[in-house]
Amino acid sequence: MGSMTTGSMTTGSGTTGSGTTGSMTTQAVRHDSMRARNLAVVLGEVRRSGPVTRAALAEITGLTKTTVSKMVGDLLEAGMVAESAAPRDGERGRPGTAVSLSGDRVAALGLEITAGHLSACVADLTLTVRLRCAQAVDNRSRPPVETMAHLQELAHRAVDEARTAGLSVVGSTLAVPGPVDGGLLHTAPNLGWRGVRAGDLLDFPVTVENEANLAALGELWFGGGPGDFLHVSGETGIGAGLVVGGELFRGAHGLAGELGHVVVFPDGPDCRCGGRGCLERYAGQEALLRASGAAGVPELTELLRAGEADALRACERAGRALGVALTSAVNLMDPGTVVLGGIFAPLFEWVAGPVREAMSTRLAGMRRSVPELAVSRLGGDAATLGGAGRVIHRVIADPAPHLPTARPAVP
Amino acid sequence: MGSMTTGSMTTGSGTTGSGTTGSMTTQAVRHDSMRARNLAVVLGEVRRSGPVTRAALAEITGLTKTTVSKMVGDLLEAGMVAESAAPRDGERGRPGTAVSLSGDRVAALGLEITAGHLSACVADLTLTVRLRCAQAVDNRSRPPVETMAHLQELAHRAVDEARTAGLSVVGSTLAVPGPVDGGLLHTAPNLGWRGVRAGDLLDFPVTVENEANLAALGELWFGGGPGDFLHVSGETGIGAGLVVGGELFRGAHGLAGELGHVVVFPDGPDCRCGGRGCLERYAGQEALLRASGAAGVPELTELLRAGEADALRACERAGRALGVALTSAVNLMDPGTVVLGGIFAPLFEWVAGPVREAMSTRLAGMRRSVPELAVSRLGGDAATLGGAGRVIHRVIADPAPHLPTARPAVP
DNA sequence: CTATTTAATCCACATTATGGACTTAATATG
DNA sequence: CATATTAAGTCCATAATGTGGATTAAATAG
Repeated sequence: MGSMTTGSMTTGSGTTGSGTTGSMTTQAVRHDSMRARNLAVVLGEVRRSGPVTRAALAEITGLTKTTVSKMVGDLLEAGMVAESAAPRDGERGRPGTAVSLSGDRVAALGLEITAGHLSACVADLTLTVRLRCAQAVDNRSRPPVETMAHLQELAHRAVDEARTAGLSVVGSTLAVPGPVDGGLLHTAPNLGWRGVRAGDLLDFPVTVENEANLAALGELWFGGGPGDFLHVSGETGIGAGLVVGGELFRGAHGLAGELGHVVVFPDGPDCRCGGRGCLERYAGQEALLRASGAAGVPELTELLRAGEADALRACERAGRALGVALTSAVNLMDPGTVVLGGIFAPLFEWVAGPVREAMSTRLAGMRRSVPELAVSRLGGDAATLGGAGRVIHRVIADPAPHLPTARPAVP
Repeated sequence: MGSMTTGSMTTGSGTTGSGTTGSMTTQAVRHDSMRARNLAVVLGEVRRSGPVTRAALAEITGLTKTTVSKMVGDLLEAGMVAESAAPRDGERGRPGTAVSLSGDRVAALGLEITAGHLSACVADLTLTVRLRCAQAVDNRSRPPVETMAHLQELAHRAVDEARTAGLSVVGSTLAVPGPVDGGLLHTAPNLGWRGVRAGDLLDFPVTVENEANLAALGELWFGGGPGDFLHVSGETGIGAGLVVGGELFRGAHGLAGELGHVVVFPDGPDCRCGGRGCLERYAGQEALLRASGAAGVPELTELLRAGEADALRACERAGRALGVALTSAVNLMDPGTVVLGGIFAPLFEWVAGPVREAMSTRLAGMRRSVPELAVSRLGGDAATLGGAGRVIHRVIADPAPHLPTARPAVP
């Protein structure tokens, strides 16, 4: 049984809660942090510009060739970049050796718990998915400890397998179906969990984050879309993750994006949240299935394809409600694009019309352009991928601690 | 006639549009930027910790006393901090000389255009308002050029006066009643303006920004409230500015916070935005006055105090609608507090009840705590103050360019 | 008056980036 | 084929900045 002690992912509890972007005192800069920052600049540019020569990197970053060379040397040693043949066509002068991100060493683990599944994936530094596994289990019927133990086993297997491929898993993220603040899963109705510190139930460090938020990040990094969008990811509940300028917006307590309880009809039917007429009552999975008479989303799409009137009407109604809620969301958060994921991805064909209709009539007067409406290209893996991607992105944003020469964190 | 050439606020056009927080390539760090950053750290700590000795600064920031001393020396020379008697009570050892922010040199200009007023204010580095002036003018009846010429005159007078007080105005911000993206005022219904680059019509550099956003920042810096809140600032329209972790959230195009067009009743009355049942139709100034029969907000408050049934009903209705819209806003953006400003400040007493009622019944089920509801303590000056504060905050966040030894920006 | 304590400054040193010289490896040209 | 040209990458002396410990300064305690 492999312990997760590869790389800097040491055994131990420690839930790193992704807190608010508080106005923390900007830390003083010393020589080593200057170096760390420039390393990040170089590595970030390598990622952005594909295979680049050291000379080009110097040009782009404004650093000198000397500095860049030293950094690239360190990054090579750390296995984070690799040299490749320089792509050149008949230019004069000494050819440069290009460097690009290497997926051969650093990797990250993404985990997810949903009502019916446990899943894990491992992505390398190039954001290539190296491993994916999922198990169908009914997590509703068992206590958190049991589910987490099961997940831990799955995670260890994934890490072991990654290691046999030469990969070093440097961190992990767990996606859970509910609002998370400071590592605490406040409530997960689908699981029947309440106030669980899921991270503390694992024997390796993990960041716990809301599934909707991670799905949005997955869409950002693996969906190849734009850098500004609102990602709607509904299953039983309806969540949304907002990405602006490549950054996730979490709000004051990390609870932002509760699209499912945006008010659509103030006097509508009661909702489990205590309110009335929330979006979830019109476009949530339960509402959709009940109105259409289908047992699950796959059956619903079948009915839709067959032209079943009830199913079509249900989607039409859900789409209209979603359009109204999204109108409010766009007015408040101003996303560049709206991406429909979760159960709305397979239903896109049938809900997109009413959503677009509602949004364009209601928004056109106030803004130059109504946000585009797009489908998520990622399946149910969006959140798992986002979780792994989050770790990778942190490494790229601050590679220094992962260098072979890194100080052993002695305070 | 004084030209605005004090400090680094040189004559010239150049509208610095406050663009998106794009994923710009993080710039490389050199020795000088390391120094600049540490200067900011020291100055920021001086602001945060009131009068502090150099020794204490070293302790807090983690820099050495040597470094701190050098920095403080430079900041003293620049007139950004001042020495004061060390507050001590019977401790042993050599007493330190405390330094604190000095309001004697650096200042900023805040400007605002509303339908009925032009106003300006000057704040110093300690965020003390040194000057305030406003003129009642009907800006609806004249073209942008004329209004801007008038504003420019007002601004020059303010800067001159500041200079006679020994202040050097280092920047300015203009608040306008409409969405701004990249310096372009897209539309200002209250002024009858459309697609105006207001900054280009002034002979000094200015940043143009939405009134609601600046009002929120004014509340943040001058209202003494928390660092996470949604500030509602309605007049004719209803806008909102979200501050999270001391930072303004602007969305992808800077259009976030259009609370006025959040949908309250999807099938409600038509709105000028093209939609139906927008909040503005229930809680906008026009709707309130029409429903209550008052001619203006002052008269409305009188009627309310007198217990007029129509007026009370109008506020009740507006409050309920506002509560519904804010419920959606809280679900989506997760602010820590909701602050009511604009016309809702004088009406707070009458709208707060229904707003709280709606929010608490609708939100309690999903979150541990419902955001607090508070009144803005700032009057109509919030936006002007926020504008000046914005400039001051930039100076404190990066004081290096304002040092006497600053490089003359030769690229 | 002396010891103690803390603040602020001074000075030698470590770290990091710079800039120009140098080396290397390719193409162009005669 | 030999040589010039061009560009990539490395080397080395230098500059900028922060560090850490020693030193000086200014107060209280006994």
